[in-house]
Amino acid sequence: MEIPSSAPLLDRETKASERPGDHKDELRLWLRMLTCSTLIESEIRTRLREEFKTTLPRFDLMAQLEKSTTGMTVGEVSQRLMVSNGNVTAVVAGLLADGLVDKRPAAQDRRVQVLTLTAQGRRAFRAMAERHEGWIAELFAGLGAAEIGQLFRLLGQTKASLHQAIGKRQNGTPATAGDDE
Amino acid sequence: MEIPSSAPLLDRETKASERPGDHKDELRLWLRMLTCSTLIESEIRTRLREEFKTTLPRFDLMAQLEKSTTGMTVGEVSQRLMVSNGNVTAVVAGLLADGLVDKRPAAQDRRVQVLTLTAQGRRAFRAMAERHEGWIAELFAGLGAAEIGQLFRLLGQTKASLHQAIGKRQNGTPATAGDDE
DNA sequence: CGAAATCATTTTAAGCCTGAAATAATTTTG
DNA sequence: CAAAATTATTTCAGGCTTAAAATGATTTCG
Repeated sequence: MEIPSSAPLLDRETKASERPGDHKDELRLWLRMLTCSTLIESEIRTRLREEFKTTLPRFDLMAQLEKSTTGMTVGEVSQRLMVSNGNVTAVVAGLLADGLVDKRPAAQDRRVQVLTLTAQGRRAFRAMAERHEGWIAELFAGLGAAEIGQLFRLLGQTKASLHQAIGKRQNGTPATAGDDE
Repeated sequence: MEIPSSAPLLDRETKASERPGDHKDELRLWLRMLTCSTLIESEIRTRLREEFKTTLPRFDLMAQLEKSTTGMTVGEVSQRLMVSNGNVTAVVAGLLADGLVDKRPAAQDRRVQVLTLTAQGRRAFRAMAERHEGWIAELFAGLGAAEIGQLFRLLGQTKASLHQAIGKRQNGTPATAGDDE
């Protein structure tokens, strides 16, 4: 089984990145990123349930409202959290029932519903947010400050690459709490 | 309201990492990672739906089975995908109905159900997997080979940190396809 | 003005996902 | 050997999520 003389010189012992049409490195990177996200997410879910008897979607939604003094519309929240409008409607329904969120039509435009945290909701969220920040720090404790910075920077490039590839068709930003810009 | 003279000298103009009890950097890192994961995931979901009329959970499950020549049990798949057993049962039900997966009790231990791809399932998966790899490459096209490697390494450290913090209570690895080790 | 287009939200139908309880099979051990 | 413990899976109730259709309100523009 001879290698034809016209074959590229790197049929064996070649770096993956040099194989044309091969994208195994990107795939492995994505799988590893997904593993990390999934591990973090499910750990946070578990702790929110055990310690506060609540869920991540509720926490995320409250986090968005907490950052806004004037309240947010359903559409704004849905863009921020990168979920559908219908989903926001559904999650808000639960928070309304628990008295954590208030919903009322806007004065100027009665199509839009303005969502705000109630006083109770604000209290509840702040207690959770403090613990949440600690949990995240704990999970990343194995990384030094320099590594955290480097990772943050590389993920910034990744985010730019994604927006480039997706073509800005979708917008909206993160979930869970706060922005990352 | 005077600052006591014993106060640390860095009450203002201090790096976040120097503020004791402050973990905003870790939080921002997590939010950025989550943004990236969510963007990739929902783009892949959309394309799987539009191009193959299927869903990510089904694709993920088939990806696991495709890697195993001898088949996998429900429990193995659930560990790999980091989802509950009940979830695997439910997703498998759909794949069974579509003739993509086969399920039969193991000969030696009749508690376990062995899952395998059917010939049709294997064909369908391979077509999807090829496209999938291309999509991922496209999404990461803004990163060079060195950056991909660096990111992969840092996420490896992150993964180790997570396992450390979570205490190996849970195990299991990634989702979507293949391993990242 | 008023019809048409646009926009924000809700509803609907279907599927995913979880933790906990139930079921069924195997292994351990007194 | 048989009761008890363990293990694998399924069932269940409840909540999340989506895309698409429906509803209701506002804006555009003929």
